[in-house]
Amino acid sequence: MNDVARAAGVSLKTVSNVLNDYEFIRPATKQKVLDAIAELGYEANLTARSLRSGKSRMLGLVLSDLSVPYYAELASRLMSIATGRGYRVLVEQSGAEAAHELSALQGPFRQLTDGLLFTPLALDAGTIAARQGTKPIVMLGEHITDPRFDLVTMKNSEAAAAITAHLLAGGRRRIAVLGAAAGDTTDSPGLRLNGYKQALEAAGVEFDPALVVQCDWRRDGGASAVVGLARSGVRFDAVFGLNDAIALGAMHELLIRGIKVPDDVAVAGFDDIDEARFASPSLTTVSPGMEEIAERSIKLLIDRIEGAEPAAGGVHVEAGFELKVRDSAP
Amino acid sequence: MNDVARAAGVSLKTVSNVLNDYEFIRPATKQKVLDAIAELGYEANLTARSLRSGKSRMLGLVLSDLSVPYYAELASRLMSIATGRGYRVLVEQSGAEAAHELSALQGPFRQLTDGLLFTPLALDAGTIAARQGTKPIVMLGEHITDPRFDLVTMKNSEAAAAITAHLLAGGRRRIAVLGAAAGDTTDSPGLRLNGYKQALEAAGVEFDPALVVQCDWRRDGGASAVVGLARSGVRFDAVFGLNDAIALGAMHELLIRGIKVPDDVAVAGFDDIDEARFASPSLTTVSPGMEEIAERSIKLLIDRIEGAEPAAGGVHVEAGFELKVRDSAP
DNA sequence: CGCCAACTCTATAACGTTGTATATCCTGTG
DNA sequence: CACAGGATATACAACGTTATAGAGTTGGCG
Repeated sequence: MNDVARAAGVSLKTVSNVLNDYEFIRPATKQKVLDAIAELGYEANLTARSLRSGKSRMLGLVLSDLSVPYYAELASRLMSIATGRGYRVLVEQSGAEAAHELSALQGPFRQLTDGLLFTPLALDAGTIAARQGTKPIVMLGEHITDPRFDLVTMKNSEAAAAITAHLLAGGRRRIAVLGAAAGDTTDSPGLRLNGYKQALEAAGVEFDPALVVQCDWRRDGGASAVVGLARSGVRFDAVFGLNDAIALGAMHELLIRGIKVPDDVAVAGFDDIDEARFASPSLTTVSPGMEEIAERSIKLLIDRIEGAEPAAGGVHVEAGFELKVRDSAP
Repeated sequence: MNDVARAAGVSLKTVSNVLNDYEFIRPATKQKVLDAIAELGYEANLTARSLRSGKSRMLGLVLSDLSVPYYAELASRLMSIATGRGYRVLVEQSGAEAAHELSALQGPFRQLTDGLLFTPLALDAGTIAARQGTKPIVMLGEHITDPRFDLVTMKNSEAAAAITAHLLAGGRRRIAVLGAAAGDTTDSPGLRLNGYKQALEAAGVEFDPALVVQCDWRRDGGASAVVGLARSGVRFDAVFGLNDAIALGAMHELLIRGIKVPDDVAVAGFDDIDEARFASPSLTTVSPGMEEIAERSIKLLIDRIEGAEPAAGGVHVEAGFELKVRDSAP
């Protein structure tokens, strides 16, 4: 910047002013500076700017694992949207472990970013509140529902109820739910299970805890849940995977066992990841409005970062959902 | 740091020295400083360190789109490995567009990182060489083969030949290739197509250009390629998707059309993404040693960053591969 | 006892930017 | 024609760290 100033015959600060669109600069001066910048190929040093301003124009994104398709798709959109707003996204994988989540919340990662998009899975609201620091945080997902925080979530119960109702409307009465424990009432598993129960009740179908199978929210989780169901001899005519990965893994296992989908057993998922459309048969699922979640959460976070207003209590955003009826449960 | 120095009764620089494991520090002094740090909850400011040292301990990763499963899985592993080496990974999506790749190569993104893991898809070697700057770059993928660069690749031809040979061994003679143009000889499509041709030749089967179908490297690309094949009336008894997404999309379309996999048509892919195992039927594919690619490329890049040695010509790493025989082509 | 060399610590000056306070230049008005 | 007051540009300090050079402080050895 010194060189530019010398080349343009102005002071250091004038160059800085040009770069920052300071109001009172004579067009001629501005042009001289811009010419010098172009000629020297000067680019402002972001680190120094960051040190001086205390801002990095980076947003932190904490999620369990980027190789999970839902998170990969979410991260991709968040990054694109942030770019449009002049921010970058720095991703941190927590592996859903409390220690990692805590270090993302407090450690160097936090220092590097102006605000956090946080998908906590292990930490509780109290711990987070105690260590949240001063920079803005927007919570993604359902693990935290404490109204003190800014929250961006999806309509878990409603969407789960809608897809369950769809299965019921198709004549299914024994709908296995994969990915929750029968007693769950919170977090994504609990909320989605609640929606399932509500839909059953609305249809006058009795809830059978034997149809609720806990498993990892991954393809192999869904597969082994089906193995477990088969082994236990429980009868079922539909499977509702609490996310698409579970549903796809379950469907895989069903087909291997010669069970026809959807003729013998209908399969439904949750998330509408890209893969769902191209599964065989294509997967009926519910799209939780990822685009809306991505846009609203970035906007909310950046508004907090740039806004003068002191966090006026938590804002709660709930994205809409859309049922995607496909071949696995027509 | 000033506060720590005051609390410990030493100079600023001594605190810095403790933090940087400077050799000549009396244990007692060191302890005093560490105590003061613990008591005050001090954490070093990374931005200032970065400004002073010229290093950010961040690696840049440029890829087309994080929502592509192969890239998501790669990014996830790269990040984990980098973390173990004390580095972070900052991801930039290029959308495979030259302008974006160029700005990742030259713009602020480059400034923020100590080195680049670059998956160019649009830029050519000359352009990159002309604008590569002074910080290390490791090329991923096959688009660039110029030996001046550090390259980490996979055995595209060999792996494609191996999987083609597997299809041939299964009695298939009319193997459609999806994802390349008949004349391709470079990049991933060309190299994999070459492997296919070599395997055909080795088996004495004639190459039929009508079996080579160009398509996007995505699920819908594979699906529409099958539509095209069916429309053109070309006979085929196997499909080799040049990546798993194509193969899965193609398989989906085949099944929709009542074509049995693998009885009527065998299907094989390339990449061994997680999804391949759980497709129905599970997808025969080739695993290109992603773990090895991730580890070697990080190591190579960090060695370049930290190494005193001036880039001693390009290092070329080729990861091994492994055939994964599953149900879609037993 | 004196002196060299190794050890331990410190004062100062950067890294490149921007905020604050201040200086200088206009322009139009009374 | 002086001068108020906005417009324009500048000097200086500061953000928090580390490199450099050098100042004490030991201890060993002749």
